[in-house]
Amino acid sequence: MPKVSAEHRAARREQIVDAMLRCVARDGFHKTTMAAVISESGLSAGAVYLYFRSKDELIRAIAELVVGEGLSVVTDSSADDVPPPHQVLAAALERVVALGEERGVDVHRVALQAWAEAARNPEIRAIYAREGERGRAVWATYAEQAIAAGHLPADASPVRVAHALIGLIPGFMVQRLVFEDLTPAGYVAGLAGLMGT
Amino acid sequence: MPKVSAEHRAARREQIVDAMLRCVARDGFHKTTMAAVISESGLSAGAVYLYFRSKDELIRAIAELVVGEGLSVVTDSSADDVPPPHQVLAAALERVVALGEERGVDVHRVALQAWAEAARNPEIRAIYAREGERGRAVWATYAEQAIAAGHLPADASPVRVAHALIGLIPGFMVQRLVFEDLTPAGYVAGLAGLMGT
DNA sequence: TTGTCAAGAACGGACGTTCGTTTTTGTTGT
DNA sequence: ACAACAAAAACGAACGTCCGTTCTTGACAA
Repeated sequence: MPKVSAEHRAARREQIVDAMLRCVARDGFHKTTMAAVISESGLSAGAVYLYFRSKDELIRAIAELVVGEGLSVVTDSSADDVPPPHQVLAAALERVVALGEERGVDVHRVALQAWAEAARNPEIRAIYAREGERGRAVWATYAEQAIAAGHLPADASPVRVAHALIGLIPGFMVQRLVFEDLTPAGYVAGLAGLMGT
Repeated sequence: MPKVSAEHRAARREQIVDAMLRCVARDGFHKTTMAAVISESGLSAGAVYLYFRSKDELIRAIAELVVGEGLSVVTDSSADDVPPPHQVLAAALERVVALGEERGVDVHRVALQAWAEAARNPEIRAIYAREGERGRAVWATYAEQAIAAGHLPADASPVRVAHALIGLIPGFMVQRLVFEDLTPAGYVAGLAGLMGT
């Protein structure tokens, strides 16, 4: 017999996840202490451990959240008509920036931490392998449509084009770290330049 | 008056750095313990601390090594004549792979850790800001030459093209984590497809 | 009361670093 | 050439701190 409503539980979880997101954006996964998450969330140690069994479980939650939002960025982009690749990429990058602003955290910093974690944690890497496969499929489908629409040469390989387009996304986020003046618009203009306008 | 030769000292430092590289590729910076570096290097704790004042100093050393090699990848690529962008990128990526094989570590994994560290450590980020500026200059210079050579449209912005090309490099490394079948050749074929062969 | 939630002090273990000691190496005096 | 010495290098056990987790206690709703 639950004392609190399911919504209350969900709100608490989100409260903790949000706190963790802020901490990770600032300090990375392994320099984030549970004490920091606890104080940032405004809860107590006991309460946090009531909703997440361990720090590792929290890390998993963040990693899944990031990959989930990262993919929604993609699926929304290749919806109705078939815009040229640089426009689709622009939409995806704008979405990333917007997601960060509405949550109040630098998503690209969290994403960087999540990729690094995927590199050393097989469990996280498995999540990314699964979702990465989905992402590749989505982008390859778009590439096929773009070829059919005449945006790309007929002999281009959809999967390979997909890899190149996908690659431009982390490429943007990594550079964003260092080149603060880099905007989605400027970046995709570079792609447009490569493609001959 | 030094008791051992300068070469001996350099060899010892490299011994420690190599051990740290292996540890970081496996565990990341903050899950790598000094005990692991110590045992992997075959030295003692005291000896390691004779060559590096702290773990942070070792992290700095790795970060600088990675960014240094990352940049040599670039500078060598845009040397004599002016090959098309996908060829230059291919050379850069092959170089990354080769560097990893000759050192016996997955450089792309270390690079991922280094970027994540740059995201949370201002000192490391400053290194990457400095070297990133150099990289941007090098690639922009190449882009100018590529425009002059007719590989790219005359109205393309060299700096923006540079950002897109640079971005493809981390994009490759991140995807390499998850798509093990991804090769430099296949990846740049995607770029070639985007550019219309 | 009874069962759930929250609080936060306390615990146990791990990790970075230090430091006293031993070993190696180069130098000096004969 | 050889031995004695000093200084640097290497060793590794010990220390103190920090951090993830647990557990006891109290509050509150049913």
